[in-house]
Amino acid sequence: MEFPGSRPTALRLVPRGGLCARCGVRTVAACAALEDWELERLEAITTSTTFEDGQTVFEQGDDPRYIFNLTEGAIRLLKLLPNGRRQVVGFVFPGDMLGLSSHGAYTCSAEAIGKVGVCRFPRAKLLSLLDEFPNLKTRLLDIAADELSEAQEQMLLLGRKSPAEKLASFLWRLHRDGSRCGGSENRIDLAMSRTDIADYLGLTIETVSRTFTRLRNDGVIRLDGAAHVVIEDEDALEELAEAMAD
Amino acid sequence: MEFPGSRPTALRLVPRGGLCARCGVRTVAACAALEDWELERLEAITTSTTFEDGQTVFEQGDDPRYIFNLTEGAIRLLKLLPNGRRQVVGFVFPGDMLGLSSHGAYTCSAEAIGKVGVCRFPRAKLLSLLDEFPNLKTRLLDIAADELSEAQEQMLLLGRKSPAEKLASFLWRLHRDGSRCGGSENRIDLAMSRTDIADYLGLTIETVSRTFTRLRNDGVIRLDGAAHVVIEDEDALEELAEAMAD
DNA sequence: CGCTCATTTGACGCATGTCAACGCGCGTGG
DNA sequence: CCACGCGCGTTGACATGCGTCAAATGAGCG
Repeated sequence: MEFPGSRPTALRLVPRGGLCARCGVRTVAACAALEDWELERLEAITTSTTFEDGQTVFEQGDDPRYIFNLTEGAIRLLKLLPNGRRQVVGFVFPGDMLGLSSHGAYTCSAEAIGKVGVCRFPRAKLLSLLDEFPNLKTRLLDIAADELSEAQEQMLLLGRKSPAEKLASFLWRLHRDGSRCGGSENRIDLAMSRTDIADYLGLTIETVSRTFTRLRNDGVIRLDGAAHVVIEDEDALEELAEAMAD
Repeated sequence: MEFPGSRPTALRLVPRGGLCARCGVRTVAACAALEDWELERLEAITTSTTFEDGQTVFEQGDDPRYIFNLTEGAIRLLKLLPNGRRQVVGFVFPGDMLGLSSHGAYTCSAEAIGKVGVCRFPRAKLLSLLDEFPNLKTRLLDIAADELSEAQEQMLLLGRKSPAEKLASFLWRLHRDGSRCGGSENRIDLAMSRTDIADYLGLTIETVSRTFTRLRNDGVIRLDGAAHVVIEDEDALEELAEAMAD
């Protein structure tokens, strides 16, 4: 798969006619379910915005005024606990929706990882568009079901996997999702820090670091700087990660 | 809240006119979004079934032919790993939907806890009803968003909470959801075994047991047999459970 | 070229898992 | 009705893997 628009060289998302039609994530995002004329209606309520590294897109508990679609960069979704304890509940990549909340409040916070570009839809307006475009509502239901499935997979990871299995699963998923998450072929470009990975996998950064080293020593991966992973033994990585039920 | 129909004394769900209208979970389930005439259409594709303790309602990976609505009893949703490792990804109580899967396969298995009664809808037929009843589709979207929010909360629990906080959070949620999950006032009736609780919280049964004992010794709860918990110090339980972000 | 911060590595302790024995409630059968 | 046995839950002793604290290394950037 190729997502030309998700690279830095993509057309800038400026607010003018054709915005959506020329959007790089057009074919993967929720809007893929829309006809051209529907897209124009959506475009009318869309604002494109950017965020700098570390900036907050929205905060847990806030009134969910907007729903977003990530067009460029990466975002971490997280929840906080006292003691500075953090749990990253997901990473968002180009084409993914975020901000689909339930009861009048964002259920987690969203922070930019590096420079980020998003499409922003006023929640109320998007929801009323849903009544006009049943396809879009169906698409959102599909997306929600997918995210639920991923969430269950993550619960299995957090509750029952060893650190090595956790890290292998994480890398395997990034590899599987391919270039959208950075990297190509057997190369994975990690947008997030060791701290983010640790808080995603329910580990400490030290354990994450040691586990990277262990996978390297076992010949499963190679590290080309901390942010670039090359998969050396795809079968071994899959076995560690996918350890499926008997 | 009262759910008279969810008690064993409820009207039997036999396939005859009025089935849904007289259903005990009518007001909480997804069908709450439906008009009477819509309900009749739904009823036409509904089959009511029962399962005995431990029976499998559906298995992870199976073709998701049916979507279910639990009317009576409780169900555990789980995923398996080699070594007999298990992760319970959720408990289902009367009024909840299950089997809303994504890509052509159930994402987890569902097993009856005790005797269980369900409404069963052929997936394809229910999905086509969705196109006729936009309200129902919206309701399912809301349900999916709620479940996603709960899933994120559970990731926080699994990744970053101590055993005492995990158990307190679990009890607090059951308490909050009230009689639907068993129990009343400050009494919680646990439908599930220590093994199920352990596999839900990412702990061993020994740690769960010791943590129950510790909460009892600290005067937070009282145990009336293993399956009945009485909350003695509601504030203490909430503080342990809700430990919200600063 | 040197500073700063992220990452890695090392030493150590403790919380939780593991292994094992015990108790108790419940169902069954005499 | 009582005795027995089985399975679940509890408690105890011990081990170990991961977290904690601390220092070293190295990459990125001015």
